[in-house]
Amino acid sequence: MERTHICGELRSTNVGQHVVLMGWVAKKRDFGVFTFIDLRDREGITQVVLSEEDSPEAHSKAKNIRGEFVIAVKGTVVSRSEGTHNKKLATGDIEIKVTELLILNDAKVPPFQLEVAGSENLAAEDTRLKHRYLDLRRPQLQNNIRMRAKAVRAIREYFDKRGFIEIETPILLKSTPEGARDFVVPSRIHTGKYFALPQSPQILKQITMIAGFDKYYQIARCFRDEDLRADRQPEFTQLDMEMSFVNREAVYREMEGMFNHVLRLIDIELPNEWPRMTYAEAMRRYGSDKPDLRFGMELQDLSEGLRDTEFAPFAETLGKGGEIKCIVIRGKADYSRKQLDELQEFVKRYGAGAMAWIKVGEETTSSILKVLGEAKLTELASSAGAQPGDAVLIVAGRRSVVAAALGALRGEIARRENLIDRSLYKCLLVTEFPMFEHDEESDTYMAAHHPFTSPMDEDLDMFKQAVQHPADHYLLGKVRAKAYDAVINGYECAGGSIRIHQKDVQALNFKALGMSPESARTQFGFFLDALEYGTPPHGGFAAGIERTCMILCDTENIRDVMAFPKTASAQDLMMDAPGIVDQSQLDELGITPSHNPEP
RNA sequence: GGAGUCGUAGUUCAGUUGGUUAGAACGCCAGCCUGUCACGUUGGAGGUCGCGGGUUCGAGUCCCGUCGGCUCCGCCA
Repeated sequence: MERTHICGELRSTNVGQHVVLMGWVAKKRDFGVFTFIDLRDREGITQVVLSEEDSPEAHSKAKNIRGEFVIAVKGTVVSRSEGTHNKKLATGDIEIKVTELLILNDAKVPPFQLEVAGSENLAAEDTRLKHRYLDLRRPQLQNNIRMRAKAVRAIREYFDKRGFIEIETPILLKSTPEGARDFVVPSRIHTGKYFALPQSPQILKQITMIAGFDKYYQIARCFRDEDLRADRQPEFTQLDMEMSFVNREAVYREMEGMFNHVLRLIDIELPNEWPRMTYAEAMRRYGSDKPDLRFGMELQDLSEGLRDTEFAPFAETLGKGGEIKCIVIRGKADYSRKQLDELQEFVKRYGAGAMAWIKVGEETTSSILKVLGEAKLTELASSAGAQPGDAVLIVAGRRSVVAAALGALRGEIARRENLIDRSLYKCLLVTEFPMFEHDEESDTYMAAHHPFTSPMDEDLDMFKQAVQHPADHYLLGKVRAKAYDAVINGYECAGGSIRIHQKDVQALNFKALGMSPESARTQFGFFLDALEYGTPPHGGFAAGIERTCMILCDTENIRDVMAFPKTASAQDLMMDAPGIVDQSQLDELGITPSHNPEP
């Protein structure tokens, strides 16, 4: 028997045709003298009918069939009789009158039900991850994985058309000190030495520019041995691109062009030129470097209005150069004490000491009513744009803490109160990221993007000043980089920069990062050498394939767009990885574990 | 590394102030059923209440520890 059609493609126009379908039994409905089977394959479901009268042999075989059996049916496409059409199925106008049935394979009773009404009734995720091959049969995941394939194809299409060359870079590289924790691979031939898996092909893609390829791209697997999140896995895929002889504008055009092309897969037309916002503005207005612009609720600054306050926590904050900011929640003056306490607990996770609130109404109430008085509170609330019926949530503290707390709170409230219009797709280029991040504990500066990012021309003198004069070191915190992110719906979908192509600036940067020339040479010697042989100005970006697919598939979980994801504790429950290896493998690699896992 | 939350039948869940035989739905097994598509119907099987310890006359329920899933903080150039 040879398959002639796919389940899900047959329509009334096919009535009368003799067909062979193959697939999995999604559902069986047994009526004694006849049996209905919903036959499922990757394209959909077709109802097949086995009747004792018409085909006794096939009908009796069907008695032994259960869910997820793999079967083949031969039969005729017939129109369903009046009143038995099923509008829920694309194939609901027809059914297959079966003449011959073949059981291609039986199946154990699945450990969970594939077909359940409503996603909230799905089996626990660990059960589904253990039997990922069954979970993947669900139409939802089938669609996501296929959308991902389409997205990757669209990306290749885009860059091929634009003259970019796809270049594969090695998976076995050398460990470099900065950035995420490396996954490490022992070398057998060089016992005691190790490869590292790429966190991203950063240096190699820059070298393709030095090598003269001009325009490079790659769908690159990346590995970072860090803790997981709903949108983060230890291995993930990036679209990685780089181009020579360009400025930021040229890279922006490619980012916009690529995402605009990909979003057309779901019939979304983003603007040709994306709105832009500097990092500083994003942090000030939204408390985030990846603001979700599908809703408002911007942060409002109350610092000026409280400049002369005697309320100790506020006065102290302002005295230390901190900020007092708030968000206004429309129509939520009816928040209960319990709800407000919960929100306070929420902001404390981000380092906020407390959360003050004002409920604006005929009678304004507030957690700080006694200390500030109603008149002052009314004035503050109105300066923040609050109207009667609104709630004002206030956080005071260090600038970074206020931004993190209120930025997160803004998102949390939008989710809780359903303020996000899910039909909207809001894109944004965030520009002028800081060059360095200050580490309080060690009082050192670390690369905010990566150590090859170019400072902005306007800040170059300040950069030199800061590196060359220890007393001005703090100025590093003010240096802006030619670094940028592409943000869609609050997700950082891509990030990139114009790179340093002059060896003296690169040397300064290593110095700024506290790296001696010797250690820079040990770590990046090959790259510094390469920079000296005629490096063109260049820049590019990398886009997270999974995050982009999450937007395409309208899901908030990265596992929904990966065929074989790992759990939050970085395990593969299906193959039970990581696992132990044979002692002889360890011997060969010269590895003696300092401790062994529990059996 | 830290916090929150969940863990009871194959699955999703209920299980009262600690009380005697731990329930429901779906699934599964067996039968009946000529138009279902969440088929119906009759009957049946199915439990290490995650694991370990403690309190108690008595623990699914309370306490401590531990393991696992998920989410978040730290981390993720």
